[in-house]
Amino acid sequence: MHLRLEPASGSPVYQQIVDQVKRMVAAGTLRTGDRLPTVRELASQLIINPNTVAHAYQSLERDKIIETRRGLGSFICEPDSQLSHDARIKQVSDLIERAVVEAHHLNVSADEVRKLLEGHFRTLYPLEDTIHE
Amino acid sequence: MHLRLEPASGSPVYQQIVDQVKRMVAAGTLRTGDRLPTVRELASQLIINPNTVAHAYQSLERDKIIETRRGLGSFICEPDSQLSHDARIKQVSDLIERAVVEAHHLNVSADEVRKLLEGHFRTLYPLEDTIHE
Amino acid sequence: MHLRLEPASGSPVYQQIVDQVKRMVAAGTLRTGDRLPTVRELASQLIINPNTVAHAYQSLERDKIIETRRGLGSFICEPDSQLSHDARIKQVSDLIERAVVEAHHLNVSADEVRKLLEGHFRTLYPLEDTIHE
Amino acid sequence: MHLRLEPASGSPVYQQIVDQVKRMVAAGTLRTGDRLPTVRELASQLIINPNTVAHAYQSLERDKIIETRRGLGSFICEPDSQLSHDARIKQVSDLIERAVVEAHHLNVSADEVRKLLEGHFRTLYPLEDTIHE
DNA sequence: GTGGTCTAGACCACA
DNA sequence: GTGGTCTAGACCACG
Repeated sequence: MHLRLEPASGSPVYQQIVDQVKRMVAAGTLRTGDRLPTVRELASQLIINPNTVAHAYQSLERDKIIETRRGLGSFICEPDSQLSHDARIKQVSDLIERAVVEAHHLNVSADEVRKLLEGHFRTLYPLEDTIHE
Repeated sequence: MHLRLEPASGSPVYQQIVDQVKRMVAAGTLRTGDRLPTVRELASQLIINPNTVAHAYQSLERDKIIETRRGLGSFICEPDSQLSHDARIKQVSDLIERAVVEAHHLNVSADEVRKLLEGHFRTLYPLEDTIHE
Repeated sequence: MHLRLEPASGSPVYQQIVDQVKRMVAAGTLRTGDRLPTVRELASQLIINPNTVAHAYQSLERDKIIETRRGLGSFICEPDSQLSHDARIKQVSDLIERAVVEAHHLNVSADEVRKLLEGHFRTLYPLEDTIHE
Repeated sequence: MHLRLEPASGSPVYQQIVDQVKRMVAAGTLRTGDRLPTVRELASQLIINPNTVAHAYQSLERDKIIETRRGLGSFICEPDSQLSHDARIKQVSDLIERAVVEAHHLNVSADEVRKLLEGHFRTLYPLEDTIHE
């Protein structure tokens, strides 16, 4: 597994790890049952404090993305969204709203936003036919 | 002007103020020239420290959402982003990406995301003919 | 890193810190990757409140002069202005205009101003052949 | 006399008045002996508080730009720079340095700065032959 | 009466 | 140990 940290990104290192793992799961690069590097492995690979990796893994475990088995390591687990449909929609909706509000203030047109959205869909689902309409 | 703080949200109070003001400006609830409550007014209304409100207002001023005139108060100003086109697109793109990844992870389909996007557009630009579809 | 405050200058302490750091970066005294003193270090060195230093550092971070990593400290970062070309030119132009008007008023000739300008260029870019003349 | 305030400029109103009067004196629009509008006239013209105009006039008087004669009004006075040559040069030099440092950070080239300088000279001395070699 | 600056000191998130 | 957030309260600049 290969992760890349961007120290300049402003977001905390542990969060970057969480996000990238989520993205890899979303993209299919990581699948159910895959084993993550150990805390120490990843820490030495990224040259960061093991506590930081541990923090990231705990966060992923709370979100039911991975499960940790003592003495074996951490593994991607079954997708299991315990949140209600409404709660999940709301979470995404809030993120979309934020993007739309920011686009408005930055004078980015609705069509440009749509293009960005489709672009990111294509990145996530490169094989699917996502042609819209 | 009415703001609501969610102490449980985890995001800093000053950020909540910033986000809500931005949303109101984008939605047209606040328009160019409108005066915000004074720092002290809003602070006593929300029962928070005036410095926290001041922090939020200064952040809004940096983003050219409001302009502040000593002795007079703070006012919504003309939209004018001095950022380059690329920088503006990137900022929106990052937010969209985050939403798309989260949507995938929460098992929210691309079409549902598109619907959410169009919904938020309609809220912001209710009169325009969005053509899309 | 050594900074000197001038209490009599009239300009806010945090602004003096910002200006001096910017000057050191421009002059090459501070380079990309260099670490600034911690907020608390600089505060105790200058005998001012840590919040004041934090204010200065946050201002420098907004201007992309430094980047700050929680738990690690603040570092000079790659120059990268996201402002549009016009906005950048205007900002410099305003400062030049102010200097020119003040020069006229203080009866400092155009040629003297040109010499001052070239002098400051030489300080910043001592190795380059400025061609000019 | 015609002044224009820019509420968005960030600089205090009284300072804008001071700067514009200085600029007009520098440009020759206002000459020794010319009478300024009364405090009340200018205040009602700019729709601002008379105290603000009075503050600006007091500042101009401190700098020996104008002199106020009870019952008669305020008049542009003889240029009389009491500051030493060095002090005057230093004042201009500081402003130029600030512009140069800012230009560096905004990635504005030395030649662009020179062009801006000559441009402002031309605005101030439109009739003189300021062609620089 | 506006907002701006600064101090003092508490508590939290992050590494 | 870093920096970030928030509170409390003083004093100043501005209108």
